[in-house]
Amino acid sequence: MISTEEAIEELKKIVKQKGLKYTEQREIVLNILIHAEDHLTAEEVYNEIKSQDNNSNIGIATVYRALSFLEEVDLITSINFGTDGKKYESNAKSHHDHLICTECGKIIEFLDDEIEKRQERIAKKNKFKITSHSMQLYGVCSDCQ
Amino acid sequence: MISTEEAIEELKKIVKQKGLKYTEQREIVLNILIHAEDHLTAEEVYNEIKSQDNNSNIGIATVYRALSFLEEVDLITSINFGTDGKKYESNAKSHHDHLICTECGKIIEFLDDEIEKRQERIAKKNKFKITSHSMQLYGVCSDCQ
DNA sequence: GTCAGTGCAAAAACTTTGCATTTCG
DNA sequence: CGAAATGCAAAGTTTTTGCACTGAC
Repeated sequence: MISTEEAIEELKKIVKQKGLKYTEQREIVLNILIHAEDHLTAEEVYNEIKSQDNNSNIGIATVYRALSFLEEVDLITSINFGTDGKKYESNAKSHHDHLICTECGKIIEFLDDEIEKRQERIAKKNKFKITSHSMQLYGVCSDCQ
Repeated sequence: MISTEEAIEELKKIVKQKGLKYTEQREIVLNILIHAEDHLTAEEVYNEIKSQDNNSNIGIATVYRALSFLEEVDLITSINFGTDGKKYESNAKSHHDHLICTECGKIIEFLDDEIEKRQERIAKKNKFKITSHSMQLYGVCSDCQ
């Protein structure tokens, strides 16, 4: 779990390192994902920006470009939760996996150290450098059985 | 691991149960996914059909509809990542999880018994009755590092 | 001042839908 | 025959790109 300030600092550092430019738009996109309750699509990020600041004239293309950039530098991650398309989340959050009830939609977050360890081991064995992972267990919760 | 014939039988059964119709197109799509080495996009399935039978006049829309249908009845599964869009695989394969290279899109399948066991345990602890699960590890493969 | 980044609009890519026609049961 | 599914083309969506302009360094 990283604070907003730390994530923003990290972004500044990366941008500088690459000889690129720091822009408000990238910060806004990152900031929205850090504070989002949920995983957001590009369009949801765009709408969120518009709803936070009616006068913003940010373009959807900039949102897409910012998301691609932020994912490339590993500050955010995209995953897919099913049929909703690509969704993004900030990496500056404590990691967790999901138990999802297919009846009522309830989501329970959990973390299992042993699984995390074994994932690392599997990655190493396959010479993968893991950037993130996602795991969903689908089933029926106690209330719905 | 289920044989092609069993999967086709299963499809016939489901279709009958639902009072729907058995069509060659759905069978072709399912068959292609069963024999595919890789995970395929809708377009790749379409191209594969065309390349197997030049005279086929199947439409891309039918492929999309067949894929949605097969996923709905749980004969195939889709996963989505990176820039390649949604990819499908047959469920008539032994269960496995995925290591996905975010650079080149390569997918490595793996299975870890210990993880499977712990997933069961977590489900039990939360009084969930698991129906399925999916796990993806995202990272950079040895070729792309 | 330079050049990466932006906004806009247009293009490309991807997916779904409407409808006449065909096919399964 | 009647309903479901198909093929095609057209319409929607989503994402990327070209280009002139702006702003960070």
